[in-house]
Amino acid sequence: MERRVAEFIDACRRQGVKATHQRTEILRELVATQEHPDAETIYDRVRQRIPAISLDTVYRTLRLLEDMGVIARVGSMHYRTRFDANADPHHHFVCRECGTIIDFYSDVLGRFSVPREVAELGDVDSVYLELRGHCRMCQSGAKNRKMR
Amino acid sequence: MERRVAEFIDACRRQGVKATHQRTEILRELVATQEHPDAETIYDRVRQRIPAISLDTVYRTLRLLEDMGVIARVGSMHYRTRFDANADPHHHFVCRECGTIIDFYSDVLGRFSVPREVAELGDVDSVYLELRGHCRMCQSGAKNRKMR
DNA sequence: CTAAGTGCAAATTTTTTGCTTCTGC
DNA sequence: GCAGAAGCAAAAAATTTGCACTTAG
Repeated sequence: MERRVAEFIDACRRQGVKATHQRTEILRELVATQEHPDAETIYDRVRQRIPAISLDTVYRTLRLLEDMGVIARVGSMHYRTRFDANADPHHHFVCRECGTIIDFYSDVLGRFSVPREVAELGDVDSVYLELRGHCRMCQSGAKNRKMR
Repeated sequence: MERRVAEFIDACRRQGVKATHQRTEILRELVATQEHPDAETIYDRVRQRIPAISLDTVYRTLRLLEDMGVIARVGSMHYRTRFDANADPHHHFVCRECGTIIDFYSDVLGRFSVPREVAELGDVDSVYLELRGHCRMCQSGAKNRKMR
């Protein structure tokens, strides 16, 4: 735990970013739990120790920590909900740059056997797989509208 | 395309749901594209043919179609953004009922080789894998707060 | 004919931003 | 001391809801 905080303070120094009380406490809160909380939950908890902290500081800090690679955001890459006429099980390739989503089929699904450690957590009824990268269009420098 | 619409109308009949003009047009729009559009995009397109349609009808219809299993929502299962202190590559098990997210490691990542058809789409730099199901707690009927 | 669905406007929910004051380095 | 950060309030963005009117079956 304190190792993570120390590493963060170090990274701040290197990157010329301020390691404020708020930031270290937010990180502490996240490191302290296994729960994958949302911003509001972190806010509620940190507020017990820093009553004057504001929710937007929590949002800003989470984004900073994410950008620094200290924490991660759980979930898929798009903000707005997007829909697929294809309701059959399949996977997606998502371009980080233009947001294009492309369906693909693969036997990963069928071949995939749930690891024992996961089987102990619960019953798995479906698998969501998203490959992320850059599509050919974006690689070739084509300027397509960002579909985000 | 028309097969999909016919199937939908049929499903409506069976389920006692009205197959309205708005609904069939929204479905047509989604079936017609490979783009995985968001609600607003579908709204803009359908509006060209049904100028008086409202955005909330689009949202309601998309939810209906999803519930009927006619279309699918792309992305992970949670609405609010959730954060993970663990920034190393790993996977998640998500309980459909209580929303609990549990980290796990598996060699799926390392072993995973991008299918040729995907390699042609672009360069993949990361893999997001989410297993969905029901956790032990929820299976045993324990009432835990929905973390959503 | 009547329950279900639509449109409208307004509300909610989640996240972001502009600006002033404050503080780590 | 000063650039970067926090707090506040307000806005923005995405999605949902209440209600009166309309329409599919």
